Amino acid sequence: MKYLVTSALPYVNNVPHLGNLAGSILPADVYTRYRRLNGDKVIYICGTDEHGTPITISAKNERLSPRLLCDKYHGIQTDLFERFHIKFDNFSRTTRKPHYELTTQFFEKLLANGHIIEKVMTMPYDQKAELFLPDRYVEGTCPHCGYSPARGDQCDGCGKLLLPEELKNIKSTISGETPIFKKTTHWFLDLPKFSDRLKGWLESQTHWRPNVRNFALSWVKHGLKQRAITRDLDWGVPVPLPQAAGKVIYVWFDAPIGYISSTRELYGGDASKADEWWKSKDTQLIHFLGKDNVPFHAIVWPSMLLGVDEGYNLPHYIEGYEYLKFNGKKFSKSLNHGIWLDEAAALYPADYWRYTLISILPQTKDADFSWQEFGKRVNDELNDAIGNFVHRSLTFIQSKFGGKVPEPELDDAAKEMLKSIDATFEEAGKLFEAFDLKGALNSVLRLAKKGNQYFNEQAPWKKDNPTALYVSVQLDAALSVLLSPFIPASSQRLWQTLSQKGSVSSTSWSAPKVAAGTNLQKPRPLFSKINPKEAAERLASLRGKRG
RNA sequence: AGCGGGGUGGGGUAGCCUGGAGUGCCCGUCGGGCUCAUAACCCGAAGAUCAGUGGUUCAAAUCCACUCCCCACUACCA
Repeated sequence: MKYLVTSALPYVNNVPHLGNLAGSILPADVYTRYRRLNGDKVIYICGTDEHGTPITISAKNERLSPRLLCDKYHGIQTDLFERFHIKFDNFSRTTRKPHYELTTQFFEKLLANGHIIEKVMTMPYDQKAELFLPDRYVEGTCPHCGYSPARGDQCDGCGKLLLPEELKNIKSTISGETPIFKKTTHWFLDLPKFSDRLKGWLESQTHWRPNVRNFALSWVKHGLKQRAITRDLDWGVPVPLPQAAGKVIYVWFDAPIGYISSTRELYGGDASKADEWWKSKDTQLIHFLGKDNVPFHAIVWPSMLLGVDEGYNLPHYIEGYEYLKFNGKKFSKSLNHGIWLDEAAALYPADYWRYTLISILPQTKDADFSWQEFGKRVNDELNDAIGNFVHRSLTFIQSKFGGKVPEPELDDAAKEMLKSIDATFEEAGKLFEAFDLKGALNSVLRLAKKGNQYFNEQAPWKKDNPTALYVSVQLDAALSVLLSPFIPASSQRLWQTLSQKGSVSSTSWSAPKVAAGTNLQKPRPLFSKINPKEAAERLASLRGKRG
């Protein structure tokens, strides 16, 4: 079995925040690293999502062309993900030519197969900004409850669904002008046609989490609607029809196609090589994404894949994470509420963030990031339980055994401990297979705790006990491998301290052996404690410096 | 309003699909131990009407119905 892993393409009009990292990119990276260690064939595909109205608006605000804005943030994001040790097999962009070509082909094929329908609709138009306005970009007074500002699609006051033309005192949120209503032609994906096939397919995906599967099923059961896949914009993939001048394909349509075009790019444009992942029956297609993206990946995207009828695999698994909040509230760029990746990278090592984000991963419900929580995870778990076990065993060998792994005489307690190592590889592996990354990390943490227990029981400082130290070194090495999907940089440091050759990431998912007689390197603490209070202050001063 | 998810000792989280003693894990609190280690580590204890009500069952955190509360989504933000 081969594994094609994707994470939702990050949108390129901003610096990503911790939630963006935790919500798909990091877990996909951790999962992929596990797969690789386990000896599986796997690739991790991603890229930046560079179309849509917000890009054009951000570009205006920053006085850049959309292309230059995308260049800028694609560069920033590429750099940031590297700093967090995210290892993509390919990180592409949806503005590259092959992506345009493939998106055009998808559109033409769906049209030829009768899945795309042309319709005339009326939309608000901002004359000053010269822009058709998506519903969310108009606001006014709710005709039902008088609440203001109500958005163009729904009133936040009474919760009623609205149409933009129902709003009183309607305004464009871009220019503040009153929009006029104009007719415009658009193309719709005929989703209702796929209802039966989607329903059957979704019902058979019993291995999915209920939040993903039930949510998608409820859409199908309530009746799918035809969905507009074009926009009146000049930024995007042009609609390949003579009567569609000035119209582009909707960013939500082209973004997932980016998974395929990015895979082709990995193979230098060789489509048949990419198809070995996309069309071969022994590949599992696995999407990591945030819950807001579930309908798109579970309904629209599979319909597109079915509709082109070219033998593409449907997703095997869709991991839809809930949201990460900061101090109990949503991340918000406009309120500057949250932590952005450039700030996080400047404050603490990537591994501290990676460890904490996985340990609070919102797998079944929203999770909250706070400095308190960060402190607990880094100090109590990463530093005290894991780091301290490694450090106490390694310094002991330095001071009492001259830095040389001693020859053991395996007694029952030692054998038991070695068995626990094997059991942890097995248990964590199973949890990875079930996409329970948080559980896998937890089982590794428990092994470190067992190590501390063992060390205390053996009390090698009381009597000569080379066996206990031999076993502890085996544990250290096991931890290095077990932790490497989560905290690759620290794992590698530990690996080298144990005088092991090469990269820990290219070993295998099984207990490594450090031979008796091996000369170990001088240990330095793997981690250090952080002070939650000071962390908040350091963030504030960082922001102060930048103005 | 509708749809989806969630409510489990003080905090967090797993268990629920496939019912079997309130079981596990991380933290906190209290008491004890250890002194190799970054004031780290280990042991023990206290602490819960499993949101509520009703039902099914020999048996319910788990299945069913209703109610309350939290989060998100609702198709033209991406």
